[in-house]
Amino acid sequence: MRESEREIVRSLSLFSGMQDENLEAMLIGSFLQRFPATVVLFSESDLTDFLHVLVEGQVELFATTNNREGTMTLMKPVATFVLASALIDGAYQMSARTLESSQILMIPAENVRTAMREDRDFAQKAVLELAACYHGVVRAYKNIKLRTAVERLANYLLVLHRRQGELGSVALPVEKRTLASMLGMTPENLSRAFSTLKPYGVTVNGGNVELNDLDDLKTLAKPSEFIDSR
Amino acid sequence: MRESEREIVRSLSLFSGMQDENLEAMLIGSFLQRFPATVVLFSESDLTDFLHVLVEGQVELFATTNNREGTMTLMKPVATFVLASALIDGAYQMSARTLESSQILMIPAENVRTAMREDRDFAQKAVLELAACYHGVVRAYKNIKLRTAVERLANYLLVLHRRQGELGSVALPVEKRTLASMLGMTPENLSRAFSTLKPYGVTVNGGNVELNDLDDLKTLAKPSEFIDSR
DNA sequence: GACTCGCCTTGACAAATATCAATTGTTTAG
DNA sequence: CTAAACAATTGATATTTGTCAAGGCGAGTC
Repeated sequence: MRESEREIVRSLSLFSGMQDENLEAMLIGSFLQRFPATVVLFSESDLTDFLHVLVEGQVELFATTNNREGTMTLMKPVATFVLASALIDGAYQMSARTLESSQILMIPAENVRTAMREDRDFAQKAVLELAACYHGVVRAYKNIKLRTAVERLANYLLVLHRRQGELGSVALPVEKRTLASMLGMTPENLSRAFSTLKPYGVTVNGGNVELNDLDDLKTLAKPSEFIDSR
Repeated sequence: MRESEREIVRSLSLFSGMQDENLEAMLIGSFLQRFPATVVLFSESDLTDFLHVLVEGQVELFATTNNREGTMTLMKPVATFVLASALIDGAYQMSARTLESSQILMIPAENVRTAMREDRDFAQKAVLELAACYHGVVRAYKNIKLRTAVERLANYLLVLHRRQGELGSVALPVEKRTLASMLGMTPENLSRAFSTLKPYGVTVNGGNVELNDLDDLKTLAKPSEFIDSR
């Protein structure tokens, strides 16, 4: 493990307060690996061997039942994923695949559980991280339960717009079919949802979407502090 | 705070390993309160004052946007709720109401955060509890995202059947309209979903539901270990 | 017992969403 | 550069789900 990788780990609030020796112990047996695009990293039924840290690239967490598939969330660097599963010592509960070539740091789950027992500060941070993740899924759950497909798209665009610096247009970070899956609809329906938003100033051009009437779009979207992430 | 209440708290795995003095400190300012049915305990935008322990009765956690409402989960005694919010020190993120007359132990959130800092074992337990809650919402999210209304009902009945001891029939624990909201559909649709299940051996009689052909029902429901709770 | 009030059910209809098929556009491999 | 493979769009249609309105049923009250 190189110094640069250690720094990446340190930069995450989850690990920021750890004792040096505990961090070192946790990183024994960890390794940084590069995966090509479209590789399945693990399936929901697999036992959780590793806590994952996405260092570079993009990863999709998804779930499958009865040959239907749905995106749970999209990961952007730098972030950890499957912390809950690593701590509980059971199945992953979600599957993961790379969307593009990605670098992932894999930390043995056993080490993470030990660190949680040994390092007070890490346990604290894990609590906060998990609580935040929990609220994240709660938001996603509300989103799909209380909104129509068009509303979900409208709010997604508004969140993206804020995150990308309020430039009047947004760049979709993934292919439209992945976006559709994340928003809980079919690709065909996403196309139609975009058409529905045209009268609200939304112009699509490949992966670039112009938002020409934010107020109007907000009237339709009715964004909520308690669903849409800041 | 009476001895019996202290015992109830002790019986929860979340608090089971706490140092006596930390537990005592946490319970200072806590109180057990009885609420009648249909009382709203808090709204999603309220700041989290208390960690709640449902001691007796039944509580619904729900969310609202744009005058649509949806049940997030139903609580049965004895269980804690809004732990994540209490630890994060922000808004509740969900609203809560009693479904029947209920007894609730309210522990100041500030005390819980202090306990997490002071008590190693409690921090550990909080991690495990939060990880379990997280997976709980993930399951709910998969359920609504990957299944139709009829499938959700069928699987719900199967879970209930197992929980109630495999008696060949189940007793619905809540009114049908609440059940409908929890399953993410309208009451009218729930009625129709029950009708749809009739050919699969499902007979409804008020709050009592007979399951006369479990295998057939399972064929339709396609239960999944990673969605339906044990 | 008759009444009222909710809850539940049912039917008719409307809206939302999915599916299937065909077409266009875009990327990629040779 | 071209052909193949894949992504996105569009139209037609089917399924799922929601809405509105009416009626039935049951628990509690007078």
